[in-house]
Amino acid sequence: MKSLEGLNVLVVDDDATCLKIIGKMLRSCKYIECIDVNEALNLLRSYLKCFDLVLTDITMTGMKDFQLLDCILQENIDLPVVMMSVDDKIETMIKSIQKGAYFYLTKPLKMEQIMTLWQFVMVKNYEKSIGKRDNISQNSMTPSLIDQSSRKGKHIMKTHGKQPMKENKKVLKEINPIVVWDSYLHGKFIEAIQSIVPHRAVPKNILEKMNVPGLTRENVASHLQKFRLYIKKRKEKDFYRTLGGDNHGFSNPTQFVPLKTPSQMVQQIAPKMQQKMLTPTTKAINFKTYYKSWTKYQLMLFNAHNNSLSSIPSNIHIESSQPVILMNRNHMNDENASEGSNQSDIDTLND
DNA sequence: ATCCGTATCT
DNA sequence: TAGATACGGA
Repeated sequence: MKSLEGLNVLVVDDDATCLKIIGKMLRSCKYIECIDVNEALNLLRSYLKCFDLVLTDITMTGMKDFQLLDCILQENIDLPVVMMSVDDKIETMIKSIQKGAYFYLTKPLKMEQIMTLWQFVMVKNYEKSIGKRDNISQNSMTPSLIDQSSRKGKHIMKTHGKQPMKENKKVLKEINPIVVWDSYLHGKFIEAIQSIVPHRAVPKNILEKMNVPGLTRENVASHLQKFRLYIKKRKEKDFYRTLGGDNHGFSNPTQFVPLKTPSQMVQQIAPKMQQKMLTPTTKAINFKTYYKSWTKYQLMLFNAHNNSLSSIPSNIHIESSQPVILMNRNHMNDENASEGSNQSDIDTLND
């Protein structure tokens, strides 16, 4: 994250004019404006991955001061929060920082202030990687140091490819930094994958395309593994086709903003689904398939109730003329599914 | 020797 | 959970 460009900022303010102004200032960002605290929270809960930073006013009509910040911290939403307010009292600023905000800006915001925002994303990412590393070394404090050396007699600590390094003392264990895949890095990752012919989308090639200084093939491989897992899960969950453009669930969340509450969606979807489940073509399919699809359906309802909209984004459209069971058979039959799975996963990216 | 995919670890 | 690491095998 070297500049403002590509930064995903959620701006929350109950003043529409303010939002507009800030939005203009943020024009080189992928920013989302938001007037309502609860809506902001829902966005964060469902699409945390889509944001790098939250910029919010302290006071919102009908809300307690700092309410959004409090909620974000309470729910462990791992994003840097920058507060803003017309209030320029030093106590208010201190209170913000003490509560856990990363910075405090007094309104009206100036462009140069906006231009500093990217730094807080870096700070957050740095903290994340440090935090993780600390946990690890804490857990493996004294005893496991011995454990590790006697662990398997194989490679003790192979150093990774590059890294010229001076090698002052041999005992100095080289600890590789944790890479945090923020939306910027993930964006480059996606971009790379899409620019490569699917069957060549392997760690080495992706790494090369990304061209990020310090990033290793192992980093990419690890992320790729998680990403494929994510795609697979989503494919199973979707089970219906999404009509909108494929955004991998990571890009601009505006196209996901719910038009209906989850319960409304369920009410809308459920009758259609029930109808499908009882339709003659459905009955013709063997019981095993029918049963599997029924359990999926139950699961879907459950998720819709419990996970807010995360399992059924509003842009997923159920085509009423489309036989639901038929669509599912492809990925429900485990028997013939185990062929070139990674290939087909990648393929879905280009849909 | 390189590197991919999967499993496992933290 | 996310990212790192281990390792078998192509």
